[in-house]
Amino acid sequence: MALTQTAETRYTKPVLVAVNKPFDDEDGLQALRSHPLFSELNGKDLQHLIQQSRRIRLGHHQLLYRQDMPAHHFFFVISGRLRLYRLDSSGIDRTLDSIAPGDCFAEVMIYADPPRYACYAEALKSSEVLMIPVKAYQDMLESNPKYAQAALRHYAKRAVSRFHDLEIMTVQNARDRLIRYLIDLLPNGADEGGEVELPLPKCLVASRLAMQPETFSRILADLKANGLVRVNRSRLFISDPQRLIEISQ
Amino acid sequence: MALTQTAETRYTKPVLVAVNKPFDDEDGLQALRSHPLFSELNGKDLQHLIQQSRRIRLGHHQLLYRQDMPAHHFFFVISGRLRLYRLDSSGIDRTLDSIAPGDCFAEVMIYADPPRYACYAEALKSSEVLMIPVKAYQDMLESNPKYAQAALRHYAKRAVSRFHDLEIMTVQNARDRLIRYLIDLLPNGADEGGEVELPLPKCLVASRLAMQPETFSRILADLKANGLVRVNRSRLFISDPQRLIEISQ
DNA sequence: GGGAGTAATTGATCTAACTCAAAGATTTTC
DNA sequence: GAAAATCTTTGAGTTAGATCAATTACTCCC
Repeated sequence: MALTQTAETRYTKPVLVAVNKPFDDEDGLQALRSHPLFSELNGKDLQHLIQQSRRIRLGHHQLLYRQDMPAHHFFFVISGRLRLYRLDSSGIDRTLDSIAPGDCFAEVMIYADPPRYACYAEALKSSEVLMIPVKAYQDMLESNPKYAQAALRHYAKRAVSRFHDLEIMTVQNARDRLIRYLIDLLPNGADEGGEVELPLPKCLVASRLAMQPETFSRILADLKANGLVRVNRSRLFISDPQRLIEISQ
Repeated sequence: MALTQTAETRYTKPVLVAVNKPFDDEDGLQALRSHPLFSELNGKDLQHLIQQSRRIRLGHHQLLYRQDMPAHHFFFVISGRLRLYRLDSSGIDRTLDSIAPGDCFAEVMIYADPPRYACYAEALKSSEVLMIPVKAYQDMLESNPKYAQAALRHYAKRAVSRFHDLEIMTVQNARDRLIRYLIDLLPNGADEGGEVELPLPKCLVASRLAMQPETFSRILADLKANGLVRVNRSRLFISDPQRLIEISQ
């Protein structure tokens, strides 16, 4: 019960408060334009959508929305980092995803019925997001078949990636779950090894992988001791991914 | 390694062999028409799509496709039941989903790039599926914006439901995972209790929930002993879902 | 309907991972 | 930049769930 209270009372700031700063910096716009959900939009439509959207600034640990709240908006991350999580009846906080700049989230709610957020979303550090009205995007999709095609591709990809997440979680032992998670973080084709940055604090990666922080720490210490990873804060160097995969039987 | 061999050698029958029986029975057509991916199609387009599709009959335990095979088709279940699973490097077989008549599967591969099946699909009993060419469906989507809208709704829903599956798997203890799984199987709004049919043999439900069959059996026996469920083969009667949720802290 | 194969249950052990606790390290805040 | 808060690590003890083993119950064939 302790954690429920924490989560429900810690965030006394009102949620969903916009800053009155237009979204017009070239970097941000460029990032938005390169997202599959927006890349096909013509200049006019994109402009129109942005006008109907609001820019939100979030402080460290600030809540953006709550699970079960009506979902009238979806979001694009301009800067910072967020995480999605759920609270179960006993108040245990379960991390489901982390979201980086350039990503969208809650966009699947566009077609949910009734549209309610399936989880909590909070900023992991100070962040800025673009809050896009579901209705506005939906209307635009209907106006142009090409837009719908792009959205389809995006949604299909999202479904595949969730399927893959599920696959990791059907792995029974904690070490192998962690190893698969790390392998997935490695850039594509980095068979010769590479560096990985944990997208969440270690204790939240643990929660994402359905294990305790202590277990996470011990497994990582063990991998380190066996020369399989080198650890520097939240940066991990994986010299031989193939060997890592092999030991995860 | 044992299980890999089993899975790879057990199915000596060639995969993806069609029966030359047209898909024209009224029941089957009706089921297809009521699926969101096809309900918007006009008679002519639906007919055209069916003509390009093939009807496949699968025997008990017969493999439909293998993980990593090029995905040129997706499938609609006419009768029977199938399951999706993956094999990891040590040959452990991990069940990811079960599919009932009226459902589609591998439909997310329509937009995957490259299009490869993400898992194995096998019949759990003798089944019939409609094998639909990805290309044919894709072409049709492009021809009519209304179709794309329907597909979008479907894909978004699928993504939400995978997200929810993932949520169950972040629950750390086996009993609570099983309880949540059962609650999800209950028809919507059956707060007063109801009957649930396990969509998979118990040993495969166990695999889906990342636990051993023995653990599954013991947990169920325990719930039974506490009067929380009554078990009759693969049918479970849940008299008080609320109480079940409460004990799953 | 009887036999082969598979699935489910139950018991006995063993171990991976959880829990509790306490000390360091890191990060955030004022 | 010091204090507060949070995160991480490590140790010791406990337990949930895995593993091994053996019996019983189904299911699907011929």
